[in-house]
Amino acid sequence: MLRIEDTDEDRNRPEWTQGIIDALAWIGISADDPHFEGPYLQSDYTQQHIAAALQLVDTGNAYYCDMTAADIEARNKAEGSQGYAGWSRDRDLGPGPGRVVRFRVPEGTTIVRDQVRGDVEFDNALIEDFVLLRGNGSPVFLLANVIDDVHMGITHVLRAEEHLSNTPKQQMLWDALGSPPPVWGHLPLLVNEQRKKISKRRDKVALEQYRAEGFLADAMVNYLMTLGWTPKGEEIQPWAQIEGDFRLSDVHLSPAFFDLKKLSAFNGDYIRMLSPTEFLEACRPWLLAPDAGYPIDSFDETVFLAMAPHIQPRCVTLADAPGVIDFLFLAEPVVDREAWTKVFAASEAVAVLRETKAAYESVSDWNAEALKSALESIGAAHDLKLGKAQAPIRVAVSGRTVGPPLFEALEVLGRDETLRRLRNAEAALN
RNA sequence: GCCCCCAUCGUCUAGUGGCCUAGGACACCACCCUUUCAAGGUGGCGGCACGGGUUCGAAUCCCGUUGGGGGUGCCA
Repeated sequence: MLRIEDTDEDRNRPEWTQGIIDALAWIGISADDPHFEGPYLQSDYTQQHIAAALQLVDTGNAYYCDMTAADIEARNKAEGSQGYAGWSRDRDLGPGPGRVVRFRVPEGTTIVRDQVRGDVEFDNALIEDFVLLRGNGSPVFLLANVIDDVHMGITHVLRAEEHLSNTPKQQMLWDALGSPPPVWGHLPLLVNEQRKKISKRRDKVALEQYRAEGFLADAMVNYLMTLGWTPKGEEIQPWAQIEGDFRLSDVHLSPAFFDLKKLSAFNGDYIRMLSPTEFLEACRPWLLAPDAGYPIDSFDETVFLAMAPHIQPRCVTLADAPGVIDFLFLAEPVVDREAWTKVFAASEAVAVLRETKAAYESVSDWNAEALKSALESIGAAHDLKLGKAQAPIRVAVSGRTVGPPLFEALEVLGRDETLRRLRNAEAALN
């Protein structure tokens, strides 16, 4: 049973809950999965939590206490102590307004048997009688967490290391409730560049955000798996392989830094592995976005598909795709003035442009190979290598000095449009 | 303060006493390829936190120190 639990103060906001469901669906965990309990809303369970606390009072494992934070502070000051030393343990207080229910921490030691980190021993004397029910009667997270686990028959609790210190408290609760504790596994924390655990406030942690930026779910999942666990063999490997090889006991003990650069490298690899059709489908939201860089209705799937193998190696994220081929869908290329000036400052550039236009007007087969050899001979006549000779044409047609392979792009652009742009460029130069 | 966890290149890591002159990946640099930019190929840079033990032998075991992190709420 997988229970997604985030007890953030925003948890009862429906749109937030939906956000979690969407994000999980993205990485392959469906809300329809029988093992998925869905985002947990504490309010639905509160009565059970309170009942459990009361039961603990009945069995002598918990007691009422009327001391406020100020009372505790005053007493500590007077006695030179700190924390709460079980002062109300034997006062036999009953329920009353403002009274909390505290757990009676037993003597001895608590050993947490952790599948990742081994046995961790805690001295119960160092754990104070913690609150179960607040003065207003509401249950605290720790209690709610345990009670839900008990009721749901949870057998394995896998969570971040930040919870390890509170695990003895939870285990004592399981014991007091007469239920065998679950198998624990505390996973290493994910940290930011400051080596602090990543938090919603400071860091980018929402899966939805990475999806929105054009990361592939497979890349995300694969990368995440390499933090805290090492795949056998290559780092990049399919989920089925990872799933089969994964052992909880192989999980690392040290925190790992979430490196966007490495995620990007994974993403680029995954993008290159896509077939043209898969790539098109994955990119579609960005290709048809209002800010794609060209009028949406001029987008042409056939052109994109033909260019896909040349676009893929130039993308780190799916969001990069429109920018690579936008000039093919624009009525007029957006000219980078600096590039234009620089390229046409070269002595033979204008002549190459003029001659190429002429040659392209009469080229018999409009295909990349023919276009290339035509320009190659023109370049040779001017003692220019292809790398130099193609520059004026590229700038004239795409407006930029960089981009996908030129002749393949001209092939899909077509003779008429290519010549039109070459003529425009020529005119602009005069 | 007290408790708990952790410690190999900048980062993610391999490594469980000899195979380690410490291997890989990302990043970075160089070169190659090349129709620009990418991608790809080759090479380079770069690390066992420190101090004591144990041992014929230690990145690996033990102790300590230092450093980092987490917890310690009538937060979740």
